[in-house]
Amino acid sequence: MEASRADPVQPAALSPWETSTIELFIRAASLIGLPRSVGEIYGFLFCAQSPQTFDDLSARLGISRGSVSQGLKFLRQLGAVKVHYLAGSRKDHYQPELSMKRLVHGFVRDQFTPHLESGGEGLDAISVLIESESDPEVRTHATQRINTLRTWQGRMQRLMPIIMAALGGANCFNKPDDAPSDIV
Amino acid sequence: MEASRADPVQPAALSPWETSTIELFIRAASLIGLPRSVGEIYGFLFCAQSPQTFDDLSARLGISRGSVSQGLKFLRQLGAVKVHYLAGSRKDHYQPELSMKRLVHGFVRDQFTPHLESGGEGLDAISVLIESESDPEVRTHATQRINTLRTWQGRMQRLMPIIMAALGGANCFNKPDDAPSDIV
DNA sequence: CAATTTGTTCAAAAAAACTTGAACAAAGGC
DNA sequence: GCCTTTGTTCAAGTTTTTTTGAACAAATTG
Repeated sequence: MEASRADPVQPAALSPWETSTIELFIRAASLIGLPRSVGEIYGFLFCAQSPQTFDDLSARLGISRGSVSQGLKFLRQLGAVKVHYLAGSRKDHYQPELSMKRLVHGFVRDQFTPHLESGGEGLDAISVLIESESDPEVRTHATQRINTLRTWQGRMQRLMPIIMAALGGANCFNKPDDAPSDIV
Repeated sequence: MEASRADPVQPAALSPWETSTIELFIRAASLIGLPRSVGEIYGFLFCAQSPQTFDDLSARLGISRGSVSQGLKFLRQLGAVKVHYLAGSRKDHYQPELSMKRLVHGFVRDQFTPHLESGGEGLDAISVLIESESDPEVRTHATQRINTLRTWQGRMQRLMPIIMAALGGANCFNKPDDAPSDIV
């Protein structure tokens, strides 16, 4: 009886701190070139006290099921959300990854490393093109420039492990006073 | 005479290695969220053997004067191009910054640090909102989450100097074998 | 096995980002 | 002062990205 009146909709509004936190994640997402919906989804899961379903996400955030599906797909691939299999339920329940190191690692692995590596092949291809320059002065100059790019590429590749180490558990880069918080 | 036929246009095509190198910079630009035109402009200057003018950029790349103006403005702000004042010429001549460290520093300074800092204020604002949550369990949980974000923020801020150090001149992170190339 | 629940896909609509070019300012040269 | 050269600005047009929602597949239930 009640059901026919109040059940169908009204997704229960987000509380102010949740709204602000989600906004923060939306900005962070756009900063690293991810769509708003991805920021919203991760932000909502980050705020939630318990694993949330697909429908929770669509209803409470007010975004389409299509966006939720795509956003979750992306976040799962990155390792930024994990599926929590709950006993008596057919629905999937989603939880946020809270370890910054794992989040960064997934992002770097999926969004940077591939480009860095294909970039190396690109440089080889350009070196070949330079061979067939007629003017030797041009060849010399071009070769210098490509060597610069190779240096840059090598530094980037060496940088990634350093970043991961700096985010890792106890190590020489982390101030030891790691604050009261979730684990991370 | 000749002038009236061949002078006005025909911007002298880019050589194959230049085209490929510029494409590489276009991809790199979009990877870090910058528009194509910015990648083209920096890429062209990177390839050039001598400082280039505003008009060279517009003509050889075939992009509008508006795009060149905006792109150069952005790149100058970042410190990615430098103006080279040439004796007898009213035109500005542009050169690329070739030091990776300076390039990264400018980018981080302009595109990241401001967001990181405003993020800190954002967290303070959220903490205030959490105060006015009625349920104490929710308050506890929310506070934990915000503490997690503070930890993340602190790590990011400590990461930046580490990255700069890793790119710097001689130091414990750089393999010493820095390859024959432009200085960088 | 028909009906329901759960989630994915993808073409079309909407929104955001980028580029263009014409109007405008600034600074020199004549 | 007037004309030219050099570069900037910004509204309008174009392109790219993101979101939507309806059609579809897969799995489960009764």
